[in-house]
Amino acid sequence: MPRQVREQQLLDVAEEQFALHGYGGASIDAIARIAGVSRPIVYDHFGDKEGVYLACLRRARGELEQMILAAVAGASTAREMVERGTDAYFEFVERRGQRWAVLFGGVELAGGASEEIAELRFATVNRIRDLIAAIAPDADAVTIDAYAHAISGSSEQVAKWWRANPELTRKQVVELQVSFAWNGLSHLLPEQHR
Amino acid sequence: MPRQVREQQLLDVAEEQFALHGYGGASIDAIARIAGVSRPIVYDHFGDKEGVYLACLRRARGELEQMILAAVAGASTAREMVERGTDAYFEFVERRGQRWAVLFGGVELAGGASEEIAELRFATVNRIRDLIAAIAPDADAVTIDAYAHAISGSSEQVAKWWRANPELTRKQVVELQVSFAWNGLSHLLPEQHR
DNA sequence: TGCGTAGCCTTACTTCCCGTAACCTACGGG
DNA sequence: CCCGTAGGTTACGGGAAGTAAGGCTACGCA
Repeated sequence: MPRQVREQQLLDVAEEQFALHGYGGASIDAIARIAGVSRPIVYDHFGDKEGVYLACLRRARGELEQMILAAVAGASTAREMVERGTDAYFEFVERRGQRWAVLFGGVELAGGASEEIAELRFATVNRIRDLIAAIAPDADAVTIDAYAHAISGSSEQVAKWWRANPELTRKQVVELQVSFAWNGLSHLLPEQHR
Repeated sequence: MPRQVREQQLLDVAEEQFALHGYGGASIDAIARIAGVSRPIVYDHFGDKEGVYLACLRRARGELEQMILAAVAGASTAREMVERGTDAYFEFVERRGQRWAVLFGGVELAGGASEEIAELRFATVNRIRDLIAAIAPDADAVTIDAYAHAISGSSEQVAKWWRANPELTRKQVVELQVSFAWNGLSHLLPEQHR
């Protein structure tokens, strides 16, 4: 089998294995066996296990990037840009769920305890949801849920950004996050709370 | 050494090892050796490696939860609640960076390729930043950066939430995410774009 | 005071999987 | 006909997870 074809085939198999079993749980042996070859072939193509994973990530990243850029290109207003870009992102999530999961889905631990791990990580969301529900009694449950996740996710990512830019003070970072989250949230709130 | 003391000591060591080397890179042997015991002690306390990791997560989660709830308890307005809760979160990030990293920081791959992995995961942020910069030319770079991360993080988390609730349509999810992100973003924009 | 028992700990073993070395086979060109 | 290259295999070494069996110490209890 020609090298490039083999490579794509191996990436397909590897992507599925990473999505199913996580990084640690996926074995090079299984990837090779499913692809119908022996292990050294995989090492020959990608160097080592991290190389396999990186190759999956690069392919997924390229496809996502392309979809978003193509969608945004046709926009004429800022609002439309946000709408189209967001739609493209979620189209990728919908149509390439497995690929998205490898890119973002915390593929590290897919073992038996993965649901407890997810629960521990997302427990903040439940608190946020309770708080939103308390101050926005008229909003429907699904919206509150979505907003709670959005706020939690933005905090997490901003925290990662802060740790990569430690010269910023906590006060600065908190103000940025609060202003973003508050504005995002505000249209849910009844007048007297805005 | 009494069981409970040993347990906390092992968790301290394990937390550091997970933060430094990632889940796969941390070895039970190293954790045990640094703690001054042999491996079966660790297994006796936590069952298996996932058990060690889960115990770290539970402890970190408990502390974060407590800090946020304590901070929010004293708030009298919705706005103050958001401010205090956010500040408590980032205080945890600041003072317990290692603990936060184990909880949220993608502890899976801390090997040599970790910075490329991070870059591939966060590449969306750069696109978002460019788009924001194009429509909000007066905003300063740090703010744009923070908002780009916030939007990216919220999308990611909302996508995870969608995958856990697949009965929602893509249209619904996109509308929720757009409304949140747009409102969060809008006060950066010049009048003609709002 | 002597004995059993429970808690804390260790050595030694098995198994699994990553990564590598050495070798094999088919095939096209000089 | 020979040879080099591409695609592939078997076989090995090493490191780490998880387990089995047993040792040491201290303490309660007759």
